[in-house]
Amino acid sequence: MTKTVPKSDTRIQKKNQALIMSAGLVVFSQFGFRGSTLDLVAQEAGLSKPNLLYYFRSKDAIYTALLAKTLTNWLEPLRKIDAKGDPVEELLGYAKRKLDMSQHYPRESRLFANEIIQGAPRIGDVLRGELRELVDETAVVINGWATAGRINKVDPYHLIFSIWAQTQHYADFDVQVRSVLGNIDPFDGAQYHLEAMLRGLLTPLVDQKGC
Amino acid sequence: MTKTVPKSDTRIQKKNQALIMSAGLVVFSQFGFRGSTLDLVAQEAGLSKPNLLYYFRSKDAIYTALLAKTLTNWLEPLRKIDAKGDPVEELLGYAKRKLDMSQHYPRESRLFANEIIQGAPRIGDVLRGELRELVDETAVVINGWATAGRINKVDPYHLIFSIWAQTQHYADFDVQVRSVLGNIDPFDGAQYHLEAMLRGLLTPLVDQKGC
Amino acid sequence: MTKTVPKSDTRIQKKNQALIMSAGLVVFSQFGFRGSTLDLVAQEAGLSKPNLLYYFRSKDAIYTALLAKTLTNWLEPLRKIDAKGDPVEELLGYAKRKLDMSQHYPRESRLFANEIIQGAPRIGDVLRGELRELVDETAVVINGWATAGRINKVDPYHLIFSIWAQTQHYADFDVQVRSVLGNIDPFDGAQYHLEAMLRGLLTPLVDQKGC
Amino acid sequence: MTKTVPKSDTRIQKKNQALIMSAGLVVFSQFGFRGSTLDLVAQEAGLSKPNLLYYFRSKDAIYTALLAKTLTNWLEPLRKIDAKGDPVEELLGYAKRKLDMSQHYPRESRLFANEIIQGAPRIGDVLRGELRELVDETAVVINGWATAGRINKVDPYHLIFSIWAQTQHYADFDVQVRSVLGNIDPFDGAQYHLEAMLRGLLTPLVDQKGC
DNA sequence: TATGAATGAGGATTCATTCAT
DNA sequence: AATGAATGAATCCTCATTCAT
Repeated sequence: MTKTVPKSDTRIQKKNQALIMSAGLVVFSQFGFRGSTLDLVAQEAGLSKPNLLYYFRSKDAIYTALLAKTLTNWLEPLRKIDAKGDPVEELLGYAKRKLDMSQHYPRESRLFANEIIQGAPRIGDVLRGELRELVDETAVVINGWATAGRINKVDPYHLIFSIWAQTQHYADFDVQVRSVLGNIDPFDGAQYHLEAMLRGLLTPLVDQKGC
Repeated sequence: MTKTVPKSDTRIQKKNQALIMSAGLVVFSQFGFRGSTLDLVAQEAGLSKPNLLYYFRSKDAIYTALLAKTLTNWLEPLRKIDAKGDPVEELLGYAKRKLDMSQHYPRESRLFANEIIQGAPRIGDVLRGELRELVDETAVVINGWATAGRINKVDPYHLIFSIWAQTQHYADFDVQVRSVLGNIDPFDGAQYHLEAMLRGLLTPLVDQKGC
Repeated sequence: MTKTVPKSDTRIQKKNQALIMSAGLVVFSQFGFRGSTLDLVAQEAGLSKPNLLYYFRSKDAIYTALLAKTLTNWLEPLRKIDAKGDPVEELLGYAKRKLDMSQHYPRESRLFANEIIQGAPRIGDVLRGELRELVDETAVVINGWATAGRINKVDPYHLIFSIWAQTQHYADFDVQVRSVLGNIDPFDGAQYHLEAMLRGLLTPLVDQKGC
Repeated sequence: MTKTVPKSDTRIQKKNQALIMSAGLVVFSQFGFRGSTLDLVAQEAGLSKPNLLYYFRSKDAIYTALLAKTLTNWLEPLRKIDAKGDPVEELLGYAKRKLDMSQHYPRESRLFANEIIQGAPRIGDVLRGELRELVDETAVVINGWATAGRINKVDPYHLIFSIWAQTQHYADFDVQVRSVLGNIDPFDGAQYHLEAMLRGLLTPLVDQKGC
C-alpha cells in the first residue's frame, strides 16, 4: 500500500542497488524469471530478503531494472555499424564485438536468452519496436553495400540472425560447448571460424581469386 | 513399494503417458523446469494433478522422461551424416534436417535450450558423454573430407556449433525473429541463407570458379 | 495462475465451505477485513491454512462470500414491512425483528458494522443501489401512512435510521452495553424501551389520550 | 533506558506529537488498530516511520494515547447533564451535544466504534469503570426526574443507549447514511427527528395536550 | 484408473521495530 | 531531531506431493 522506497541516491544505495542487480544477473540468467527466487538473489547478494525489497519494490522490479539496464549495452554493437566503413570489415567487426560480449558477458546473454525463449513477456515491445527498427536500418545499409557490389547479395536479416546465433551460442550454450570441447577454449576457434564463414559468404568472388 | 507406478503398459496408460509428456513439452519448453508447475502441465493435459502423479512419480520424472525421449530424436540427424556421401551435400543435408526440426519441433528445441542455458543439471552427463563422442566421430569424418581436399579446411567442432546455432536460433528465438521479420516466414530465407553460408565456407575455390 | 478450486459441490465441500464461512464470520466480524488473518480463520475453523485456500481462492474470497451470503438475510426484515398492515404494528414489528437479529446474530451485525465504518469498500455499491431503493420504497409507504393521518408526520429516512441505530447498537456495542449493565440482560429492556420510543413518536395524540 | 523518549516538552515535540495523533486518528478510525499500519500513519503525518517511533514508543503507544486523549472529551457531554436543570431540556441538550460531536468529530466516534466492536481490548476497563459509574449516576438523576413526574417513566440506561446509538450512527455509519440520502445533509433531519423522538418519549401526556 | 481432500515446505511481500548516524 | 538502513516475524498465497476412496 505505502511502500517506502528510497528516493534519493546515496552512496550506500547505489552500492546496494548495484550489488542486487549483479546478484540478480547471476540468478535470473541461470533460472529465468519464474525459476528464480528472491532467496537465491538475496543469498548471492549477501543481503537479507527484506533488505532486497527495501531497494526494489518487488522481484519483478529487480528483473525489469536488470533487463532495462542490460538492454542498452545489448543493442550498442549493432548501432556501431558504420555505413561509410568497409562493408566486410564492418560486419566482421560487429561479429567480433558480439563474440566478445558472449565471452565477457555471458550472463547478460543468457538473461536475454531465457527471456526470449520464454516468450519475451517483458521485452516483447522492445523487440517489435526498437530492435526491429534498428535491424531495419542496418538491413538498408547492408543492401546498399550489396547493390554497390561491395559484398555479395545476401539477405541482411538472416545475415544478422546468423551473427546473433553464432556468437550468442557460445554464451547461451556454454555448458554444451565446453562439454564437447573439453579443455579447449571455445573463443579462439570461434573467432576464426566465424570470420571464415562471414568472409566466405560476403566476399565477392572476384576479390577472392584474381580472375 | 511406497508408490504404485503402473507396471503393465495397457493402452490407456500409453495414451495418458503420451498425453502428459506432450503437455509437459508445451510447458517445460516455455518455462524451464523450475519455472513450470504441475498445475500448468495438468491443465494442458486436461488431467487432474494427482492423476499426473499416478503415471509419473514426480514432476522431475515427467521432465526427465521428456528429455530422455526427445534426446534420441535430437541426436539422430548428426548420426545420419554419411562419411561416404558427398561432403558438402552431407553437411548441407544435416543443416537442413536441423532447420526442419527447428521449424517443426520448436518446442523440443526450446526444451533443450532451457535445460542447457540453466546449466544442464540433468543432461550434463549426456553432453559430456554421448554427445561429445558423437561430435568427435563426426569431427573425424569432416577432417577426413578436408584432408582429402573435398572441402576447405575448417574447424569441425565450430562448424557443427555454427550449424546448431543457426538452425536452433529459429526455434529458440522464434519470438525475436518474428518480431523483426513481421509477417515474413523465417524459414524460407533461413534455408537459403544457411546454404549460402555453408557453401561459401566449405566449397573449395577451385570448384566455385573455374580457374 | 492455475488455481484448482472445487467445481462440483460434494457433501464434504459444502460442509467445509460452511465451516470456513462460519469461522470467517467469527474472525472478520471482530477484526474487520484488514485486521483479520487467515491464520485466525484457519484456527477457528480447525483447518489448515492451505486447506482454507483449497475451498476459497483467497482471503478476500472468503470475506466477499460471507458478505454476500449475509446481505440477503440482512435486508429481509425491511422487505417484510406491509403497506397494507397497521402502521404502528408494522414498524414496531420491523424494529422487533431487527432487535431479534441483533440478539441472535450479533456477529453478522458487527460484520457489516466493521465494513461500513471502514468505508464500505466492498458493499458501497449495494448501499447506493439495492439498499437505497429499498429504503426509498419504504419511505413512500411511511409517508403514505402519515398523509392518511394514521401515524404522526415523521421523516421516514431518519425513522429508519433510528431503528437501525437503536437495534444494531445492542449487537455492535455489545461489550459496552454489558459493561454498563453488568449482569442485566440488555434485550428485555431494549425491546420495551424501543417500543415506547416508537409509540411515542408515531402514535397520533388523539389515539394516546381520548380527547 | 533502552529507548530514548523525549522527556522535556519542547515546542517542536508538542507539535509533532499532535501531528502524529491527528494522523493516527485518521488512520485508526478508518481501519481499527489491527488494520492500520505505521506506514499509513507516517504518510498521513508527513513524517518518516522511524520519526513516529521517536515520539511514541510503538504503534500501540500512539493508539493508546489517542484513545486516552479522546476519551475525556467523549465522556464530557454526559457529565454536563444538570440534575437541577429542566429534565427534557437537559436530555435534549445532551442528545444535541452528542449529535454535534458526530457531525464535527466523526473520526473520534469511529475510533471508539472500531475499538468497541472489536471487543474493546484497550478500553474495557474504562467501560466497566469510569463509564459505568458515570452512567449509573446519570441514571439516578433521570430516575429522580421520573419519580418527580417531570418526565415519563423510562429505563434510564436504555434511554442513554438510544441517545448514543442514534447520534453516533450518523458518524459511524456515515457512508451508509449518505448512500441512502444522496445529497441531502443528514444532520438537519437528524436533529429534528431525534428531538421529536425524545419529546414523544419523555414528555408527560399532560404536558403534551392540555387535558 | 481417477480424483477430491489435505498439507508441509516454500516464496513473495508487509510490517513494526531497531540501529547507526 | 531526524532518517536511511536493516531485519525477524508475520501474512497471503503457491506448489509438489500424499492419502483415502
